[in-house]
Amino acid sequence: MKDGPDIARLGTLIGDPARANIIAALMAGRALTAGECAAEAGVSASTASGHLAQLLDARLVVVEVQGRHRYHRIAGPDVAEAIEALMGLAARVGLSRTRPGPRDAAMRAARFCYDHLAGETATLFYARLVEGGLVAATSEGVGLTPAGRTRFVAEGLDVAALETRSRPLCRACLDWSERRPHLAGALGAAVAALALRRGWCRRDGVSRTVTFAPGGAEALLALAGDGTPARIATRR
Amino acid sequence: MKDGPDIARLGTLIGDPARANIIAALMAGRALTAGECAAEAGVSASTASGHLAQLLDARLVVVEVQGRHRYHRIAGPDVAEAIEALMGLAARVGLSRTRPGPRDAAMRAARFCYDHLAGETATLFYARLVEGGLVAATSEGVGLTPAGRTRFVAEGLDVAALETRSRPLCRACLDWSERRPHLAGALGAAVAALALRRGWCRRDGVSRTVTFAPGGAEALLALAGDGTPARIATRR
DNA sequence: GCGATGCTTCGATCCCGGGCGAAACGTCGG
DNA sequence: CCGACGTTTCGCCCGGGATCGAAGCATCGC
Repeated sequence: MKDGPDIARLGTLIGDPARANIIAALMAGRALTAGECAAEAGVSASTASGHLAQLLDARLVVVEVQGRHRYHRIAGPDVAEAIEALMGLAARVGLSRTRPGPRDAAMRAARFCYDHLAGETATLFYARLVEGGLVAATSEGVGLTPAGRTRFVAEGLDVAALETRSRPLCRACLDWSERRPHLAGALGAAVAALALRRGWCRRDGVSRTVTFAPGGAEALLALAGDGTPARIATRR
Repeated sequence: MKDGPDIARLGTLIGDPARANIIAALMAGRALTAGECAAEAGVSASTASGHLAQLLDARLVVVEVQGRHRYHRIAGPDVAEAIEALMGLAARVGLSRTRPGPRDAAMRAARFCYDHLAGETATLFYARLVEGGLVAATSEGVGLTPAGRTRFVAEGLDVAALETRSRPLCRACLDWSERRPHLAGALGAAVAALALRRGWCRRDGVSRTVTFAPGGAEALLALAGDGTPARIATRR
C-alpha cells in the first residue's frame, strides 16, 4: 500500500474534466497560451491559469514565456506516451466522449501524437518499416538497422544529429485507435516534420487531426521502402 | 476539446488515494477480496466496497464470486499496461510516495507486473531474447522467431496453446524502473509461471516484490539462450 | 435452523477542490 | 507615462464525492 510511485497524484491531475481537456488540446503538440487553453477547456481564464499552474507544478507541462504571452506545452515525449496509453485504455474500456462522429473518424485515420504521426496510415508505415528490415528490435527496444539508416539519410534526414539527443531515436508507440504500433521517438518526429514539409499532409487548426493530400499517404508509405521510388535493397 | 476518449473518467478513478492503493495492490496480479483491499488501502470495508463497485463499473476490474468471497482482480493485460505506464511517468516526473527504502529497492530489482516479471533481471532477460534472435520485431509489434519457438517448446511451454488466446503472444512492456522493455503478453506470463514453478524465484506475500533464489536469475537468463544449457543455433 | 462471517446498501456528515468575478501584476504599444 | 491586453492571485460560493457506522443480504459451518 505504501510502495511504488505516486499514481494518485497523476490521476487527480488528469481526472478533472477541465484539465483533461487542456491536456488533450496540448497533445496536438502545439504550445498554447493560457487563454487558448481556457477556450479549449470551456472555462474562464482564471481557472485555466490555476489548472496550468498545477500541471506545471507536477512537471507534466512546461512553459515558455514570450513577452506577455505564456506558451504551454507537454513537458516531453514520456508524458505524451503515458497520456496516449491512457487514451488507449479509455477507448477500449470506457467509451468516447462523443458518439463516433465525422471528426472522430478523421482523427482515427490520422492525427498528431505529440510530435509524430499516429492513426491508420502511421501504423501501416511502421509495419512496412519492420517488414522491409529498416527497423528491428534491439535490446533497448527498437532501433534503426544499417539499411534503414542509409534509407533515411538518402531522404535527407540527419540521422546522426537525431541520435545525439538524449531522446531515443526510435520508439514503438502503441496507437490507441489501431491497437498496433506506430513510429515515435526522434525519428518519428523527424518523419512527421518531413511529411508536413513535403506537403504530404496538413494539420487542421488547433486540432490533433491531420488530413493527407492526394497521394500523400502513398508517398509516406513509399518512404518505408516498399513503394516505387528509389527501391532499396532489403534483407530477408 | 470534445473529441477523443474520455480520459478524465479514468483519471478520477485513479486519482483517489484509496482507489489508487487498491489498484496498486491488485497490480501484483493476485485476486483480492474486498476486505483485503480495504486493509491494503487503509479504509473501512464499506468504502472499499464502494470503490470496487466503481472500478467494476468502469471495467478496470473484474470480480469472481466464490462462495461468500468476491475476488477482485485487474480486468486484463491492457489495463495493467496502462497503469504500469502511468507508474513509469509518476516515477520519472513526480516522486515516489516513500523515500527509496529497502522495500522499494527490492521492488525495483524484481517484481510482478500483473502476471509477468518486471525489474532489472526481467529487462536483462528480454535483452538476451532479442540479441539471441529468439524474439524480433514484427509489423504487429514483437513476435517469436522460429528459433525462439523451438527454444521455448523445448523447455516445455505449449506455445501453440498460448497462441490460441486472443491475447498477443509477445508484448514489449516498458519497465517503469529500468526504462527498458521487458517481456509481456501470453509468453511473458508463461515464463513467469515457469520461473515460479521451477523455484527460480518466489513471491513475497501480497506484495508485488519477487526474490530470486540463488542461481535463479542466472537460470532465467539461461532460458534466453545465452547461458550454458542446450545452446541453440541463433541467426545473425 | 442458527449464529458467524464477508460483503453491500443506506443515510448522514463533512471537507476538498473547482468555479467565477474582481482586482492586482506585468508587458506591450504608443 | 498611460491605456490595452494577457495573466495571475484572491476571496467566496458551492457541489460532488469520500468516509464511516449501522443495518440489510447473502453464504458457510455446524
